[in-house]
Amino acid sequence: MPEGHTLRKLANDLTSAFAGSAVRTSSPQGRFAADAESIDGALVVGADSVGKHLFVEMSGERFVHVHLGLYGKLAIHTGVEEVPAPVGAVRLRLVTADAPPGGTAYADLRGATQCELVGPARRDEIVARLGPDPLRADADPARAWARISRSTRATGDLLMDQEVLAGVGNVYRAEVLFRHRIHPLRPGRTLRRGQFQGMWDDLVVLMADGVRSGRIDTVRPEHTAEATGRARPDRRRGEVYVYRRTGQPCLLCGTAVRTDVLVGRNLFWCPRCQPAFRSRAIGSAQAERGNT
DNA sequence: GTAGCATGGTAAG
DNA sequence: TTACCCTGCTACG
Repeated sequence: MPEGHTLRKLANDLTSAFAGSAVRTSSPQGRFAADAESIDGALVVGADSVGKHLFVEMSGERFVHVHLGLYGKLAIHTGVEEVPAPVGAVRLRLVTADAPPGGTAYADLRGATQCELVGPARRDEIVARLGPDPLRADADPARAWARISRSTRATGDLLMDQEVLAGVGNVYRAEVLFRHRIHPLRPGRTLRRGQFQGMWDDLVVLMADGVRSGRIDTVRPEHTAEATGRARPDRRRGEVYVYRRTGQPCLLCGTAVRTDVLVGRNLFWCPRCQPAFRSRAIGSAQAERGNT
């Protein structure tokens, strides 16, 4: 589930498993072969994520820049006695060079949209294109608000624009809009600052939870299946209000959850809890913010 | 068994 | 707008 929380967790786990160790690098699939060879034997300094981008820093100011895309995976294994033969299209494999006290660690990258070796300047360029990331302590939500509050684009579109907000994907988008009762098509400029701030603060908490649990749970304690006695179809997956629940009853009001496509991605919302924004109210929302 | 879709983003057309 | 990365799950037969 590669939204921002997944990448942050991977960065944390990579750092735990590899920081300070020399690694053997290879590209069994071949597409990263030349770059893998050029960093073979290097020391892993650490890993970090910004939005959905992952950077593994190697000694000599070299960074492996990874973007998992829709279905990329990075599997990290620690404390293994023997490293198995690669299965499937492994773009990049990292293996600790000299077995540390905890045993050998290895990581396999598959299906990623992007895996490239970059320098600090290129890394900074990539990061500079991204909006504030709710998972980063240094994030400045005012940067996102400056864009959103001036935009006629739909709030649902803006929330997933990585230049506006980094790390939010389709699940967090649908869920945070529901939790704040905002219709996904509502124009960004009609939001009140407090509404944006409420969503931002919520994302900070929800996504940090996601890093800990490794999944997306957004249902408030009082609305969970456990609290309400509802049956839960799939308890391996996180509990959500509207994401991929088309036609099913809203957990709050029972109205059928709706879906539509916006900029090529699926939207999910409850038409009753997230009523369509009436243009009549635009004037008052702007007046409230002191806009002209 | 297998077709189709999905938590994403880029580049080509 | 479409192809692509080429995984992994689900729905369907």
